[in-house]
Amino acid sequence: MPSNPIEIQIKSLRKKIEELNYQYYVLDDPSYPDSHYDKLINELVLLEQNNPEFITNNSPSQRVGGQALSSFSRITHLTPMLSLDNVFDSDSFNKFYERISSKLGNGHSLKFTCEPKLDGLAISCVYKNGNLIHAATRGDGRIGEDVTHNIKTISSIPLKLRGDFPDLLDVRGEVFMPKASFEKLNKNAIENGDKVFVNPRNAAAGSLRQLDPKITAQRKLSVYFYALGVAEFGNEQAGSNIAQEGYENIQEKLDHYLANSHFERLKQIQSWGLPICNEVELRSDDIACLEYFKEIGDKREQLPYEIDGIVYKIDSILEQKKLGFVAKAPRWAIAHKFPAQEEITILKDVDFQVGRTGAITPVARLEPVFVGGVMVSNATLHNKDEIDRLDIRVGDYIVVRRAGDVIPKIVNVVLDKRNNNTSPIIFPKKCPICQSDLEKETDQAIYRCTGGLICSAQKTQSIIHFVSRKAMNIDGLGDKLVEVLCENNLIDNVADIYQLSKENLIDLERMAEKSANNLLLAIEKSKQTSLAKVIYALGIREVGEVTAMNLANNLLDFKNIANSSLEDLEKIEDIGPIVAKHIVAFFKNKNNLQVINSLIDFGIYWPKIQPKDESELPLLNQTWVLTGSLSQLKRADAKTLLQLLGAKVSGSVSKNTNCVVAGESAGSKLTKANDLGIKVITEDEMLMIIESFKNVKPSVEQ
DNA sequence: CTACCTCGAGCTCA
DNA sequence: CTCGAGGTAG
Repeated sequence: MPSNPIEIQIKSLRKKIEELNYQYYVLDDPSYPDSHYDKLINELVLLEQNNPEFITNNSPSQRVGGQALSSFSRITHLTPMLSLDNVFDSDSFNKFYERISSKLGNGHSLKFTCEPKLDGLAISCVYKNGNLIHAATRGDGRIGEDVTHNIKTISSIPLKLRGDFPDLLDVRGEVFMPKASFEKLNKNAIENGDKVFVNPRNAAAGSLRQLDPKITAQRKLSVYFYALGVAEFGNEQAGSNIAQEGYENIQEKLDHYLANSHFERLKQIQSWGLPICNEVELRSDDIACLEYFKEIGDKREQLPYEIDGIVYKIDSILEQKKLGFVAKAPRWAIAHKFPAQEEITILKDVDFQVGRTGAITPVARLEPVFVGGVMVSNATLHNKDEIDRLDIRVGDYIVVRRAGDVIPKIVNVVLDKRNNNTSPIIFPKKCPICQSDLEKETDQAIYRCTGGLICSAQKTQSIIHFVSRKAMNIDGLGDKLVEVLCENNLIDNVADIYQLSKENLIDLERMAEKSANNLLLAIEKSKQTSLAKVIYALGIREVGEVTAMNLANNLLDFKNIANSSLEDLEKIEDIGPIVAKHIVAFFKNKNNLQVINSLIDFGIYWPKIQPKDESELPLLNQTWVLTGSLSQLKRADAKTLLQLLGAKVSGSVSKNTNCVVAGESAGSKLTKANDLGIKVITEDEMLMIIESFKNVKPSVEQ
């Protein structure tokens, strides 16, 4: 116990503040006015300022925002953050229900936890021994951004857990800005002439991406937690990571620490001091779920936060485990989205864009319209067939929908409103840029410009592709600059980039000494690259990142690729007759060969790829067996990865088996492996092994 | 497809 | 202050 009276006072203040937070945010019971809370916080901040030796990093005083960061760092999630499958109508939900109910096949109706789907951003918070250690955004699901400094300013996020919490906890939730905070924020912004946010979601996202947490602290964000990532009690895992044990064992542990019910687990999460949405309910079957959807839909406007649908999750954790995962989403949950928002606007014009491959894409220019939380002014019309299907004319009133929250779609024309001022969309007969003829392959919808590189649009686009991040990765050379360089005839093909001089650049707008130097440096840096990137950068039709990688790894050498016959190419994974034809044609083209030669003359180089020898196959002569359902990889992918390391992947366990990888609900193979005393590892462990060998692969740099 | 944040650098005007 | 580039999110 602390003996210093000031320390005692500080600790008691913290305790009082935490208690108030808990009452307010978790129990939803504001027993004291805000002013009381503010008074306590001010008192604490003052005391800590005068006695800095007692400051801790989970003191509630941290909520006003500490030091600004200089950059975001990355955090690997303890277990991946998955996404959810969507349905947009009850029919699709019914199909989902039938699918899983037949899969579980136990005859009784399935219980679901129903939760409003908050429109914010997903975060993961990690607590060790009850203290908030860090918080991260979703990122790509595996690695997210460290936003701990901003998360700490959210008053509803406990810095310390209470109750019977796990020693290690990774809890997932949604950060959002309540409607009221959003309105207040924008009202202030208007008064101060600051910029206003277009919707609460973007305001929340923008606030979390702030380097200076003091700004975040002023934006009243909130959070509801909805899932457990990892929970460890003592040394034993009781979270969702259990893999290598039979059901009985899992059940035993669950009984001990965590409920076998998602709904009950949410209550447990709540009992640890983490706020849960109070609209969450347990429903007994599919019909009750749809009733819930209706009920929440009816009071959607009245809710203090924005939601975009309902999430149904199978309540039984054991049933969840039986169902497992598809790709990046669980099979046992689904998001039922509210109908996509639609608005009527006017089609002002249609532009025809020419892409890198000559594809002509009609782009609708719309009278800007606010739909689904953003201003939409452009939408793709895809191709001629789509224009015909919609029977759309310039000047028409059209319905724009933003479904799945991303790409706007022109749904139909409001024919009733069509007037005499409309004019038909004339699909061009010639390329709008270079006037070359267009061609269309039978049974394909896309028209293409036949101009090739004499078409300035194709030329520019192919250069933009060449310099892009996944290709040659020339930093600082963006779309706009490429266009300017092309317009000024400073470059005509991708090789010309490498003979740009400072004198060339410096006359351009917004391009002075410093920028020119930086660009030349970046160009120089890009010369060192890899074979796969060069192949990708060339922009051969149908050859994307993956195919380029396959070509590089299989044929090992540029000359091999350039001289391959159709037959050679078709032997490679994922390359069929069409792709092979494109590759052969590309390397037959004199012009292309000339550009490639120039590139090499200008000093583009890449490390030779060594054919794999035995020393690079750490699992050579080993036999591995996969069993149970894997959650992160498809079975076939796991097999390929192991084979790449030299292992033989067999279907059954025998005394010759070296290692068994057991996924969720592994069965007899696992039992047999245990009987024979064969090494058994989890999916995560396998991934770690694969990852570790990746790193020791002999380096082929320089 | 849009919105947002951050950064470096150029431009502009005092 | 403004712009473009780069990155993130849904």
